[in-house]
Amino acid sequence: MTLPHPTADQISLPNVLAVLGDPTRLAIVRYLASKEGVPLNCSQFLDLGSKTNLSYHLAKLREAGVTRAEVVGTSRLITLRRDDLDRRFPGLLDSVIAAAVDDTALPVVGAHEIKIHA
Amino acid sequence: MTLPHPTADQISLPNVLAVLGDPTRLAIVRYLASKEGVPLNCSQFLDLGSKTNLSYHLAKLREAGVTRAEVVGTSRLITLRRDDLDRRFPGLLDSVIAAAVDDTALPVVGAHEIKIHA
DNA sequence: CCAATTGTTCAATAACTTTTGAACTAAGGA
DNA sequence: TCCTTAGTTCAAAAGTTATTGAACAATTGG
Repeated sequence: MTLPHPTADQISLPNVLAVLGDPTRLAIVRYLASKEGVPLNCSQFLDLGSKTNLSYHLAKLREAGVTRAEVVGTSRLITLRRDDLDRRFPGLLDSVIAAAVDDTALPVVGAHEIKIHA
Repeated sequence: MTLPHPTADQISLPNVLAVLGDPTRLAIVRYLASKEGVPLNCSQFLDLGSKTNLSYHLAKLREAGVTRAEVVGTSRLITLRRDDLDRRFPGLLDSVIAAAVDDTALPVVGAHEIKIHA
């Protein structure tokens, strides 16, 4: 079982921008970028919305070619398609992520974590 | 008479991305970038849609902080807000424009121009 | 096998966006 | 002043996107 992904050359600029132009999805991408290398599953994003709603937003990101989802057991391991995005749109992902990191208006993944402070 | 523009710090990343995530508006931005320095008025974009429709798209771009419109007589002189965008989101506009330049699927301003070829 | 976990699909609804045409305003030139 | 040019506003229609809950499917652990 694999999920449908566009090929690198099917990734469309307006579509990528439109898909990133949503606070929930931008928060997902920002979190993926902050954990780059670590594949995350959908439940890690539950702070951002209901299970159903995340399924919807994660499908949008995948169908636009922003993320890759690998099926492993009952989980989907989600990663950024940095390689393909950098090839198609050099510098775009980095500048979006850098701007998103500074965006205090975006929802936060892990907002309920226990903070340990010195 | 002046038109409402957001201040630089009111420009929102998701909103800018959403507004750029439309082929007509991306074509407008691409054309503005290709003529940077030269202020253009709305009628120069009539290839991309009806007068009313352009008024709508140009208002979206202005309200998102992507463009600036200066009222001069009955015209609005439209320019990219490159200074503010570069300050708020370094590298973003350049990477979007570079990608848009390569995007053959976008509509073209001046598609009906007479081409002189050697 | 049974139950729990992980995530999808479906249909409904609500909310927004795009596009259109007709009517309008405001400035500039004859 | 009257006409033209440049662009806006408004309301309607069409289309799209986001959110929800209930039902479903597939895998894993006991």
